[in-house]
Amino acid sequence: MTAPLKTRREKVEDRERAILAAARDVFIQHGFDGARVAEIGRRAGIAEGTVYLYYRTKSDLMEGVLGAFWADLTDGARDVINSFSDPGVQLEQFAVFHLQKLIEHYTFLDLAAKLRRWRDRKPARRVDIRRYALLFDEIFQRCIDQGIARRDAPIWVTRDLFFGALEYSSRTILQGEARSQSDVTANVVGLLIDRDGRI
Amino acid sequence: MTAPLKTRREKVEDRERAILAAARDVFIQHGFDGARVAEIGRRAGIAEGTVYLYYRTKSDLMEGVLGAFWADLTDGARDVINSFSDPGVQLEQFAVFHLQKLIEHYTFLDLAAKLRRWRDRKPARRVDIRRYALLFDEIFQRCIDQGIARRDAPIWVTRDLFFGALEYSSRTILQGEARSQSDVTANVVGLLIDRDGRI
Amino acid sequence: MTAPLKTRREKVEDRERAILAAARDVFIQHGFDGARVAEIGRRAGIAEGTVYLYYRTKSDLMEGVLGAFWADLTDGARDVINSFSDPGVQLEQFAVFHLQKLIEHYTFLDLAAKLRRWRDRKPARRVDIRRYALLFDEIFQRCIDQGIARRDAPIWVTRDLFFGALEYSSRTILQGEARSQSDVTANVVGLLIDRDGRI
Amino acid sequence: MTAPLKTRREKVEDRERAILAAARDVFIQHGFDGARVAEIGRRAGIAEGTVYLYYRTKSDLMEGVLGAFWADLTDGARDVINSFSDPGVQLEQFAVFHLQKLIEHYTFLDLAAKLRRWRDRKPARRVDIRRYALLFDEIFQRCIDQGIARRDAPIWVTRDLFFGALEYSSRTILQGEARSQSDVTANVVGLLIDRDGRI
DNA sequence: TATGAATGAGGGTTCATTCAT
DNA sequence: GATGAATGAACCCTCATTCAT
Repeated sequence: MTAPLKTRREKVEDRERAILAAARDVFIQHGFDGARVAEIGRRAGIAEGTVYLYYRTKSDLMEGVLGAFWADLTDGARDVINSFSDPGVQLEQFAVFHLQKLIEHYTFLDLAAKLRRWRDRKPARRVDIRRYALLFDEIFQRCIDQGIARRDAPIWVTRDLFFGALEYSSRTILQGEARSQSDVTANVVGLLIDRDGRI
Repeated sequence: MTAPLKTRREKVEDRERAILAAARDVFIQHGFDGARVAEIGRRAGIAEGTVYLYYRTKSDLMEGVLGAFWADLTDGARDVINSFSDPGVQLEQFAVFHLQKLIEHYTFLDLAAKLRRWRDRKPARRVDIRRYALLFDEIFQRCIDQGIARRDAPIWVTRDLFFGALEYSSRTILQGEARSQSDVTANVVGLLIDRDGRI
Repeated sequence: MTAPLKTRREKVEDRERAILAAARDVFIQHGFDGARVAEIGRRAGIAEGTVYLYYRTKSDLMEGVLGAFWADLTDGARDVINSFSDPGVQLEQFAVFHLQKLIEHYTFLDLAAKLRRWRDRKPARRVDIRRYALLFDEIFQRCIDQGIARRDAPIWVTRDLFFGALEYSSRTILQGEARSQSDVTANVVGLLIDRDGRI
Repeated sequence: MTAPLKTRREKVEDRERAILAAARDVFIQHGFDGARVAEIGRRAGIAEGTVYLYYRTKSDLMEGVLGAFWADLTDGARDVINSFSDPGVQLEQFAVFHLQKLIEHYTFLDLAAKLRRWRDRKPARRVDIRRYALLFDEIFQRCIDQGIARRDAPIWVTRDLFFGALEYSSRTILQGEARSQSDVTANVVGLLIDRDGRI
């Protein structure tokens, strides 16, 4: 007797991942209301009814997708940040990462934001977003400690500027305006910190 | 025979306006998919079927609402801007106006943005938004001419920062974070221009 | 201009009757849970969705059917009773009528009884049934007044006997046991009143 | 090697009983359509799929429940009857037993009756019911033999009266009308036999 | 032109039954 | 045999759109 190639637990986890991936794709493509559970099942390679063994409702499924998305995003960002030690570089690379994800997943991020307002969501999900946003605060605090941060605005303004400008830029880029991503990040970061004296 | 109080044309225009107003309210309240044409008709004081005499489909109706919305917004902004002559003040007042409208109509603006991507929109509507965005460019150009604008970034970055930061801030404000609107506008505008030498 | 063959009101009433008739048939044939609204619509000659213009839910539709059924039954019984003046004959004819209806509509009557217990019905419907049952009391009271009624049991026992025996008999008849309806009614009525001294 | 505490056969029988008991409870509580096989399995302490090793379909399971129910009922009634020797008392105690069971299991008895008509039942089950009904005939025959039975109606009318009145009464009692069970049985039995001369 | 009753396609969800382990 | 995850058909209800009046 050889061990099975996949344990039962692994298969369940694979399937859950497949459902989440399929759901994310379909939600992105059609929005929440436009998404059909049947298509999610089909893309995940399972029967429609099986989806409901993993998530009680379409809304719960959306919750799951959001949770996984923010968790992945935070992990990815942390990896990027940890690859560098200089806070200024970290900020720039975080901007690059964030802009890239915004462009890749704009519809989805937007959709997520929408749901927070339309539906009667439990605010549980907010925690994921805040955890991600805190990455900025961590880096920027180190910039402040090293004296390279602009000091003429409270950190929350800086944070809003950072995320807001990147988000808005991602939208103009997606709308086809020729504009390089590196131009955007360089300029945005340039407004927030002054690395000249250092690097 | 006296002249009718309202010409036929006027009545039609009144009705069109009523439909657009009702539709905007309902779209804001329930989103595009959640909006029901019957409710729009009811709020406009007409029969459900009559809506279809003015707009071929629900989507067309949304188009109409968007067009009217951006036109109104542009008119309103222009009024505000024209009330002042100093470009720095104009910029600040424009920021105040924009943030206010974002907060008032966030759902709708968001919805509008969403539709541009989800549906098979003709890009006709883009023009409305661009016309609004150009208001910023006009003001900011005058700031540059008066030497009060920051020069270390191209205007498109400044524009993205301006709209992006305001939009992001409106979202955090709407999410209940205590933050005054005037704080936000002052800080955002302060990052873009330097009025100290002047005013 | 000639008057239309059917006024709008008449058409609506016709349609409502058609829906009720179709619904009753389908409920009888398949039970409440087994009944499909689509089939009800089809049998009524209308679209499935149209049913919902007349009744908010399948349950409401059942309510309507029950109400109409008991109303019809009461009217029919009263007609029969009014055709005779002698209370003894009235009782017998009422028994004949009731047994006949039980046999004709057994499934439905049973179904109706079922719903009263399973569902969280408002007891509003009870009123219809009681109104029908009171017909017995009226007649039997006249029998008592004329001295032909058995007096050794309170009227509620007599009523239970009357309806209970007829219902049980209808069931055995429906199950194919050879037994004439007139035998049943004669015997049941014979146990309750004594017409010998009179007729 | 000691003998197992339970033979395989015994375990199977235990399980079958558990399934039937669970199924009966669930059918009573929710009706046939409303009953869920999963819940039956859960209440029986076995997996959902295991139910299908014992009964091919949900309908078959209902058949089994009915068979067991009528068998139990007949056994219980016979026990009661055998506790007395006087036929009049036997009849009264049988009435008491039957009314009690009707009240206890009304929904289920009704459900059973319903199924006989709705579904495409084989009439196999009829035999159980008839066996139970024959208990009445046995007792009543002895009443006749002892000269205490009313003779003015054939036995099948008496039987219909007996069961019909009790059933109808059980329904009125269940509907909350104040009426004691002993009142009902005394009156019903009093109409069928005349024990005065004897007891 | 205006109406609103009628249409019917569409979709989330349930659950009896099957089947791989 | 026992399990319980997987299946997918079935159905109530909604609502954008049409059309007879």
